[in-house]
Amino acid sequence: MSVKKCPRCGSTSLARDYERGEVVCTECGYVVTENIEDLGPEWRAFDSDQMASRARGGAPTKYTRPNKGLVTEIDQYDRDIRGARISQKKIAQLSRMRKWHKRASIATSMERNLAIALTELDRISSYLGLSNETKEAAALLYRKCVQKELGRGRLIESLVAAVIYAVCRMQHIPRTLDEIARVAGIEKKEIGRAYRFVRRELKLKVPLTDPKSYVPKFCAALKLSGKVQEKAVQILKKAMKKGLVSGRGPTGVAAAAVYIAAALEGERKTQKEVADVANVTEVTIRNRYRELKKELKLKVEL
DNA sequence: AAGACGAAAGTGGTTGA
DNA sequence: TCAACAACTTTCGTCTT
Repeated sequence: MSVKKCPRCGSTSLARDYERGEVVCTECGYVVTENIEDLGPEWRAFDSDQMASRARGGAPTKYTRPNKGLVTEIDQYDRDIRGARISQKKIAQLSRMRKWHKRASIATSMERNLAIALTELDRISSYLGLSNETKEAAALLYRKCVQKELGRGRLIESLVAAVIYAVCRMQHIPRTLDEIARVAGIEKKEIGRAYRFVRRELKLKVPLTDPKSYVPKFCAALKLSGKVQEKAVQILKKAMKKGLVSGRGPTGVAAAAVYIAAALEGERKTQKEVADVANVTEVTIRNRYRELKKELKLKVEL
């Protein structure tokens, strides 16, 4: 797939322009290949630890805003440069030109927007270890947003992040706003705002985050057995029936359940260990743990 | 010495007037 | 837009293993 020589002038000095996805001959300017394929990482990761240790790459490419705020427009005073009236024929022509000029600009700026957005989406998805399926769903949702002209006056990146967050929640993929904010390089607050906006405008029905979906993630991070995992889910099911889940942070509830389950199965972890992987404090775990213990009458021997 | 526990004060976000 | 509010965090002192 890689081209060594320029097919037009035969020169071997080819330069890659990653920002535009082109390989260009520096002698004659011939574009040798367009759309360099992103082959993805050349390594494979078999679990999230490896993912974390092998993933690399510099700072995200920051694209400037499309068209840098410069737009051309054909004014609507049907006069010539001296201010004299012009013929009906010319007026009609100008009107058509205006129309098409506008359409063409919109079309290309949308394309550019999408190109940037999809690149960003790709980057964030791979950092979050999302499946292709999830990524596709996010891309589709993003297109809908663009069609509805959401995201005006908003950073493309925030909209992308918001869309990813929404899709993760809809597919029960445990990713917190914090995680996404970190890899996207956007403030949590900003993403949250964009997310709520998108959800409202598109009337998305996003289920409440189920603490159960965090259990496998936490157990894996703590290297706990499947038994613990089952137990934790079991605890959470009971907890939900007792209404101990609503209003509380799902990660905190899940963390407490995992903590209890581990203790019950004799694979005890300290509160701190669990707290760290769940990104909550020990205090929160204790509070949830206390509630769970009381309401479910669990006896946890220490 | 380390972990567990809980009280009290502080913080950021949501909600309802 | 502002104030009340709940959840969560930080900090710190005490108890248990």
